[in-house]
Amino acid sequence: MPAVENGIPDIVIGRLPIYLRALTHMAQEGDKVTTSSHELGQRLGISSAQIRKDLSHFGEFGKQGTGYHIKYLIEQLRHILNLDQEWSTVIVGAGYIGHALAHYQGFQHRGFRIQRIFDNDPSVIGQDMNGLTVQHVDELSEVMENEGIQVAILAVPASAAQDITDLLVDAGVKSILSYAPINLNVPQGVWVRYNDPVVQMQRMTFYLKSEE
Amino acid sequence: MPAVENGIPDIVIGRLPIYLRALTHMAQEGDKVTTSSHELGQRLGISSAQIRKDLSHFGEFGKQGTGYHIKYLIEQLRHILNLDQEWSTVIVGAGYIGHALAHYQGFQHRGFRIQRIFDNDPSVIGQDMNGLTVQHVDELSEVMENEGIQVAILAVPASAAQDITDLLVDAGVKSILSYAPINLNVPQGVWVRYNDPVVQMQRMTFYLKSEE
DNA sequence: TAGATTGTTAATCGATTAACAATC
DNA sequence: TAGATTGTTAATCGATTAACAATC
Repeated sequence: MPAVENGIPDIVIGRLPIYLRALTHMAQEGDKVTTSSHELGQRLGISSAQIRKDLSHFGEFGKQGTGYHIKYLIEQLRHILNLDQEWSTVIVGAGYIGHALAHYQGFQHRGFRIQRIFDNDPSVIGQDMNGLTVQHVDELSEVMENEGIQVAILAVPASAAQDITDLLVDAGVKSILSYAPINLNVPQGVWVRYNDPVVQMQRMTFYLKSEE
Repeated sequence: MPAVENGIPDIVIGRLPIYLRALTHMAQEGDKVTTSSHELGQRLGISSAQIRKDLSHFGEFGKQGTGYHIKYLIEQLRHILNLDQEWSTVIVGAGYIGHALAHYQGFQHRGFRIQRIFDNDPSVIGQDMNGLTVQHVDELSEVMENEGIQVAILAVPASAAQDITDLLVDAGVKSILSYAPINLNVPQGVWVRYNDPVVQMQRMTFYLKSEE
């Protein structure tokens, strides 16, 4: 994953969504039309040089003396990240996490549309979740292939995660966000990222001192 | 956050929970007593040299020729990460995400115990969530200080996130995992990490090609 | 114009890897 | 013993930062 595709470091790609998010907030605040690398960096705790360097991988988006036109830069970042389309996305697993994801408003306008949700528990199949009907995971492969869906969110127990991953990969999924606290094996060309809250929290406790 | 405390790079700290998780899985599989940096690296897609180097910041935990005793290394990592205690944790926000977190089993045995959950919506206050009663956010400061809680999970809308953060910081919280898609300002000595699924997904779409 | 800020280069800094002596 | 694997050093590689000419 430090892999360099297009010659652009993955760590740079990783910062672009952060820039995009902050710029979107700026645009919503609506109190200015342009910003500078310095201002953006201040918000994010990133040096202005790094922001300019990162952007320079993709072109020239600013004006000397003025900075960046916020809306224009948003547009450009969305284009770079392939977000000027909506990615149909499936959720696998309709437990508490799947349920929360199905109701999450944050996908809208950020490039993703939750299209389907699957589970294998007969007691939840057929249930409505925010307008989607929970489908049996047996239908997954067929649906995915028919609809050409490339993005999936995995919200199943760790014990099922690898099997479902294999299923997804077979069905043509190219990018998986996994909530299962386990490392997944996928072939080259398939991207996985992990969302394990405990890993994040454990990373912080190192710096804490017990006061008790 | 690239800050070097104790002289140990934060990026190294960030990998320790990943090692810990994989080792715990190995221990659960129970088919062997020791592992090697090579085997662990294979599982995680990390070089064996990096694993050995990372561990060497903290001491010598292996034996030449044999590798690492899995349970012993788990114990040591837990100690390094301050996980040989349970951190009392509060959840702020009892919406879909807070609800899912309250029911998440993954905190157990990994260093955290969800102790309280707060919201400001009268219609959810008093509700039971997996054994916890949702409390009004007005009680937050007093409870936190009385109980000396240092760890919080933020699951409120972006619009409320900074205000609640200020409240938490005032009440002595030192580490926050935020689900709000917004950058938070905190004073030095307070740690924040973010869990925005969309940011993770946007990072992957860069590598995708639309097939439609 | 003067001030501000970009994009870029070169220097610095830090992280990863390769290699190997030590040794179980 | 021979084979395996550690911990560590030095070399390599890559990322960040400082500085500044260009220019809006």
